[in-house]
Amino acid sequence: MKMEPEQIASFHTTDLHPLIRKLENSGPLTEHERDDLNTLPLVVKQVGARQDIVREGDSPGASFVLLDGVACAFKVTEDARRQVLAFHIRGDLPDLQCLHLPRINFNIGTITACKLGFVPHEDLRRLCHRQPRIADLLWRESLTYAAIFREWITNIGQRQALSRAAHLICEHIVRANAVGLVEGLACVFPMTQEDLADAMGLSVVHVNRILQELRKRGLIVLENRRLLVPDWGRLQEISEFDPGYLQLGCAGARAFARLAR
Amino acid sequence: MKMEPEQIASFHTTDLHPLIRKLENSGPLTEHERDDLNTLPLVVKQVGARQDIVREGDSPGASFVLLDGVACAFKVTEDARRQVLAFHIRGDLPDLQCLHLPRINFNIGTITACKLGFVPHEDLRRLCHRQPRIADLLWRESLTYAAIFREWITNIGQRQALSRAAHLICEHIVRANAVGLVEGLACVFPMTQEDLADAMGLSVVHVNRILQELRKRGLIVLENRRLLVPDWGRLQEISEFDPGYLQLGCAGARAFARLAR
DNA sequence: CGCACTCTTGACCGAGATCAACATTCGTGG
DNA sequence: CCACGAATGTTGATCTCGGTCAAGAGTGCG
Repeated sequence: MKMEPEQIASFHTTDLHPLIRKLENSGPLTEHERDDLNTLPLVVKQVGARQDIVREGDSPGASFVLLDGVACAFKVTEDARRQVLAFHIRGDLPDLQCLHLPRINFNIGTITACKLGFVPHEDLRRLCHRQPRIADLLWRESLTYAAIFREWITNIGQRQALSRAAHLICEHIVRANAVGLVEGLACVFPMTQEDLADAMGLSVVHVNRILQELRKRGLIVLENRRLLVPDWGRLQEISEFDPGYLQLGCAGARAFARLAR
Repeated sequence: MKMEPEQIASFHTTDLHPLIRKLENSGPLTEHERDDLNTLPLVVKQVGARQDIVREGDSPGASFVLLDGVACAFKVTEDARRQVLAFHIRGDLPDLQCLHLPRINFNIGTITACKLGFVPHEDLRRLCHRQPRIADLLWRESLTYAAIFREWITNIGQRQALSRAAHLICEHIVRANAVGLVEGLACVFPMTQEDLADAMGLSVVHVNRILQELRKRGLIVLENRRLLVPDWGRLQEISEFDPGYLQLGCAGARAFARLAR
């Protein structure tokens, strides 16, 4: 990863470091912690749609914050089947894990064009040792991902297709809402039916039929890569969605539920 | 890190805190770190088979090391279907996550009788702030669980029943081997077919048939709650099992593969 | 304008679910 | 130590959810 000084400098003068915004979602930071976070170098990089960011087996020297766009993590089995493990949106740290695990064992690719902010592991590790509370917050972040993975296991293992799709949609819109991407019960939803199929362990054809069913029941409006949820209550009900696992606190589903009324 | 036989033997001396043994699997600790770990209080507790240890919604004040026995983490859906999320063996820290997440959102129950060693969060958190490298190792531990969850998503989402079962078995025996629970290619395997079904998102009946198929092909011997793997190569092949995600280093599958030859 | 990607629809198929017995093992109290 | 009831494992019959295949319809982009 190359460090371009002008990008780093320009960033400092204007905005807050994106990690500050991220970590303050779980609680306020001290002035000292914020200052220290602001010293972290950040290299911004644009990536086009449908590009790989990280490949299985890589050992990157920096992790990235997703600043804009939608990406996904996935694995590919030997017989070339793809399992999508997570959809990532603004504020996510999709490869935070490689801060402590030597090799990454999944792929990360973009769905839309994305803006990424890379932070070198060296700096991040030093910061974590200086500021144990920041380490705790990042640790907490990776625990939250683990909780999401557990939820996906349950979703794929136990729920039938309709609830499974509804659950995926609920999770996405609540997470999008938490980072300000939802307006009027709607958000950008650029995943193709193939992406959704690979995320849910279903075939594309079946996903198509399930989405039509959800549309017919008036639970979702999905067109032009935009998702609208006209009836949050019923969607949540058939999906058995319980937002606790997302660890969003007051930015969470209660916030979304309030909107939906 | 080298795992000389005599080193392994020394880890088993009784006066060491079990967390020392656990963390030294990823690399040696300094004398100071070991001493500090040894100051951690440890409350040992016995639990019978098929008992709950932690329930969804709990906020325990201590996390535990599984000192002996087999346990599992699971979720229960609204329609009372159970998804097993992980099988836990000696050395595992099944609820480490609640060190940083306020509520636990899954259940942990025993399969066999278990011996647990509880460590209060307060002490653990203070230790992590004093010894950032120990924090890193525990963090790494939770990242490893996340990697296992990702593997399970892929297993359940993409593989068909036979490979899925084979994969589960491969993972178990390699993990068991890493903590010295495998002898002569065999280990204790106390999970019922119902446990396995709930772990793989299959019905009990189908699991039964799949296990018979694996037996018929000479890939496993499974009787009296014991598992033997007569043909590691072929089992690994049909399961597409690649042990990298377990982060076991030289205690990992290469060790097991060596045994199997 | 044309090609590639995405979505949609229909026909058919099959892996795995469900239901229902029955067999075997195990734990427990008498 | 045995008996008996509850788990657990096994087998067969039948059904169904979701997969596969194939073809066509939009849609968007170079």
